[in-house]
Amino acid sequence: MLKEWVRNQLEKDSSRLTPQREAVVDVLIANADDHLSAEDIFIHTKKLYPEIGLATVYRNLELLEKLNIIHRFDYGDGHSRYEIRLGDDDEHYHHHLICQKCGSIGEFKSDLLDTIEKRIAAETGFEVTDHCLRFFGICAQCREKVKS
Amino acid sequence: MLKEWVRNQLEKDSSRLTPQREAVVDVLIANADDHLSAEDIFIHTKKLYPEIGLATVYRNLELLEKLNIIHRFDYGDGHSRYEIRLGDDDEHYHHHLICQKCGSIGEFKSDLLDTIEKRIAAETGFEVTDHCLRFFGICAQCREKVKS
DNA sequence: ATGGGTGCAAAGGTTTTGCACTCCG
DNA sequence: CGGAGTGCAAAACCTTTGCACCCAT
Repeated sequence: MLKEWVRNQLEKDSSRLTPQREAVVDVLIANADDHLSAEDIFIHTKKLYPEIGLATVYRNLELLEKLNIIHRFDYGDGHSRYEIRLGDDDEHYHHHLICQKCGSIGEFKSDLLDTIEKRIAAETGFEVTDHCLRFFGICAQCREKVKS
Repeated sequence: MLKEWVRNQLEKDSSRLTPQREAVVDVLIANADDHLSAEDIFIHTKKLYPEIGLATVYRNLELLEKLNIIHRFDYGDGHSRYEIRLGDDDEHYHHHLICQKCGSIGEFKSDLLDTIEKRIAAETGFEVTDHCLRFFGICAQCREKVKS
């Protein structure tokens, strides 16, 4: 189970799964598809653990990121967003579709980048360990609205 | 010539190529391959025009971005970076190789993404207008150093 | 005189840090 | 006890805004 895995990862680092930490993890699991910001996570977590402070949320997100439990990314809109890592390998192949009209974030899976990464290594000597691919455009819903 | 094109773009927007603005553009042209941050640009521009203020640099970068003269991107390291647009279409196909050891930013050209973008449109209805692809890893120089 | 442009200082928003305190092993 | 974890407030950080002033047309 996902939470057991999280607990194990924490224990390996001699960190505990405190109530606050658990609340943050619960929020991340419950919103696994939603790309929450730190503020969003703070607000949600407050429902489960009202006394929690924003700094604690940030410190826990930092720790969870360090332990590779969550993934953090930036859209250049001023704040980071966080997503729990589910399948590991899967992670590497899932990209984001960011709608410039409504701001929604969809996903798309593809392993086509493997080809590029091999070419980069062969042609430039740069060893790729990770990537970040985001597509910008108009989502299906917004395109529908424009038509009507 | 590049600067004439810039001047034209500005005039179309009824904006002037002021000395400050020109200094910023000169810096961007001289460092076309360097992915400078706003602060970097400010420091460089000060050499050409010592009285310039940081706010002016930001305002000009904002304007230049609006007019599609420069491209702005975020590496999630806390600050934006800027790059002058040279070949337009070329732009779409050039990606960044970010070294996690030394922080250097290389480039790699590839149009392989066209295939993915067509599949996205076909499979999800999301219309892609732009993308951002960054690779993280270890650059050739740093790999060389580790060996020795 | 009118609108664009500027410098400075102040404000803005997100994230980090310092510090005293608590809790569990 | 000792290290990990916490809440609060203050600080840090990059970026934007307000405002008075300047310059060219």
